[in-house]
Amino acid sequence: MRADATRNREAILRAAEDLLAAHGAEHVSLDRVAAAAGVGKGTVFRRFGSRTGLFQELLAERAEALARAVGTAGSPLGPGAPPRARLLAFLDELAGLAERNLALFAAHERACAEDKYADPTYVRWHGHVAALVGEARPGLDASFAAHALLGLFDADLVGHVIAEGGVTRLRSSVRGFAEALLG
Amino acid sequence: MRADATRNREAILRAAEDLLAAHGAEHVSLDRVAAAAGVGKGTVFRRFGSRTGLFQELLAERAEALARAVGTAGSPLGPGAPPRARLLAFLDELAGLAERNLALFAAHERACAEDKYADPTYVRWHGHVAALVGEARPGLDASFAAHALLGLFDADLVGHVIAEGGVTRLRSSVRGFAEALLG
DNA sequence: CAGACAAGCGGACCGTCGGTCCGCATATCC
DNA sequence: GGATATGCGGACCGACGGTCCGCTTGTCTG
Repeated sequence: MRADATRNREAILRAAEDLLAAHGAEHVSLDRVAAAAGVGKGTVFRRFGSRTGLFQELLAERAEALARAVGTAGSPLGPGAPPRARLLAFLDELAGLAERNLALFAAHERACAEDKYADPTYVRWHGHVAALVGEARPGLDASFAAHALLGLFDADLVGHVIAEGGVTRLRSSVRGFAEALLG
Repeated sequence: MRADATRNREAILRAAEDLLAAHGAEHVSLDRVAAAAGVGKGTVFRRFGSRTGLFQELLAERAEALARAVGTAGSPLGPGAPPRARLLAFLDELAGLAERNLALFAAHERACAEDKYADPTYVRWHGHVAALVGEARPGLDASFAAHALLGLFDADLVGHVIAEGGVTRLRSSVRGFAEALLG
């Protein structure tokens, strides 16, 4: 990749972030992103393929730290921890991530509406959660339960809960729900 | 309302149904609906206000029988039945409804993406489920849990589960999930 | 440093969509 | 049968995601 291409790529990602933060997820069109990045529209599409691709990449970037934490032993998130605690810790992290990136979650959701199960980040999360559910609560349809648990971070729901009680409420509601489910 | 207006209204609803059944939820634009109904586009908007309104109305129509069943005593769905059984029965009905109207659920979801909590049918379902959860499992955030349980009928998830194991799998996964949650 | 070539760029352009508007038609009522 | 409001249709609009192609510019070679 040419140096200017790398620079533009970064500029586009940062512009998308800024627009998401400034206006809602609804008002971030690719024309706007391109303009804000000081770049032609074609460049956005060449780099990211589509609106979907852009937001997938952005989410992947924001989810990277979590993915690393999940992979490294030592924390309650990492391998070695008991499945139930590991799952609860993961969901708690996800709650934080969703709160900090609410607009991005919303935009990502909209963009991936067709075939959300094709999103790499979602797939990774789902695999992780399903595996832990399978260990922590055998007998359940683990894949189904994992989709349901990830559904807790639907942007509308998160926004609604946060509007009423902030992240604290979200975290405790999620935890309460998961604990009830896991028995 | 004038007689022709009533007729057109019905024609539009039926045309929307047919198109949903024939092509996926994705390919049902209001132009198409209008054309299929043998009606001008303006008429669709005068009757239903917006795409959202049309699909809300269609869903309300399909959900009417369920609403009636919930309101009348005698069945496991109706008042008087023990909350836990009542909730499980309601979710089971919802699974059937979702399966029979998958395309409609998908279209409705898309159309109500902004502010899904404003949809009258969703609000009614949520109130019902939250009340039952509150009775059957005190201590949970009932409103949150109700949103989560209704999230089980996300069109993508339903479609995914049904593709693998039909309605049977959906029903049993939903039931298993709800039973685990309620303890 | 020069020249050649690929890689990248930008923005005009396209089809589609949800939604609006207004001049015309027609059901309804007296 | 005439008056009136209710309803109708479809041309029109702005915004959007996505494409395309002629021009530019970074990079690599000698």
